[in-house]
Amino acid sequence: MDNIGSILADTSRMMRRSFDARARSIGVTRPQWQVLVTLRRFEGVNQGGLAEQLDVEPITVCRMVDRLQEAELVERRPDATDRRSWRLYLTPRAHQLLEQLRPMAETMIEEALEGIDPQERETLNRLLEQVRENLARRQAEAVAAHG
Amino acid sequence: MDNIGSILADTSRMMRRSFDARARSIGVTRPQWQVLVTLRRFEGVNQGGLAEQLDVEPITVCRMVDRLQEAELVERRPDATDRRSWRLYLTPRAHQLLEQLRPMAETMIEEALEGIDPQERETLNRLLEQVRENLARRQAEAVAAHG
DNA sequence: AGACTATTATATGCATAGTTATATATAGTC
DNA sequence: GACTATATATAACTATGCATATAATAGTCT
Repeated sequence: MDNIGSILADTSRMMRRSFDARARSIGVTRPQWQVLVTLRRFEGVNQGGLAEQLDVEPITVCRMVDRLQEAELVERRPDATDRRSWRLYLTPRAHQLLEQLRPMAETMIEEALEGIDPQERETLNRLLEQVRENLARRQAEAVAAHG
Repeated sequence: MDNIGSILADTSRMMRRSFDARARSIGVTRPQWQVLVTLRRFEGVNQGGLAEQLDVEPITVCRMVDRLQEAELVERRPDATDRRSWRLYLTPRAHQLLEQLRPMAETMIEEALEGIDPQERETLNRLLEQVRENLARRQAEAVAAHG
């Protein structure tokens, strides 16, 4: 009945909801969690670089970091060679928090994929990647044309 | 490399982006578009019912309708039997707008699924539905337990 | 080299969209 | 008629965007 666009949107929204609830139980929001996870991989990155990794606008990261700094989860340190730029670091408290969140994410994804065997998971992965690439290509073309 | 959760989130976000751009070119936002499409199916529904259809909180619909009413796309009419309730209707202008948006959605989805044959589309559909049902079941259990 | 210009990194302002918590008015029930 | 439930709305918050400002850096041209 529903088309793939609707089902994809539904499924994704429900997965976000599930993450939302789990993150909140630990005391952060899901987007904050996402920032912390990404920052763990790229500690020392500046706000623009983090924005690119997260695929949001720099201004969004700017204000996320405002709040995370306030919550003592992220630290802004001056860049030694560029006085415009901040270098971002996790606090010890953030590392501790991420340790609590990690098993939650794994459990949630396992629950979401219940009843889907490894081969089907591979297929799902491949098809979603194909869709993602199609959209990325179209977006790149649109930007090249008049962006 | 990426897990299914990330790819699903990525793909869904890119699809939202694509809808965002197309909707904006017509003069509405994607969430507003979603409201109008849903309202076309359920004209006369009240705000709570619309919220349930959209899977958002009633307060979110309340303020969406504020703006859509301001834009003369949605009309609030009093309910003859319940003075707390509003019944929601599309204006002629909204119907006209939806006619413009319909082919955009079809084109976008077709572009997103380029290179995926009908059988694979069926598979993708089925697997996403399975994930959705898994998440829905877990959510229902959580609500039953302490919601 | 110095001055002007362009680019880059961050931030402010204003808007939409979503949440939780709570208030208000109306309906329904015992 | 008092109590409870329901429909909508207000308040305060997070997250996101666009447009724009500010400050610092990089590039260019005489």
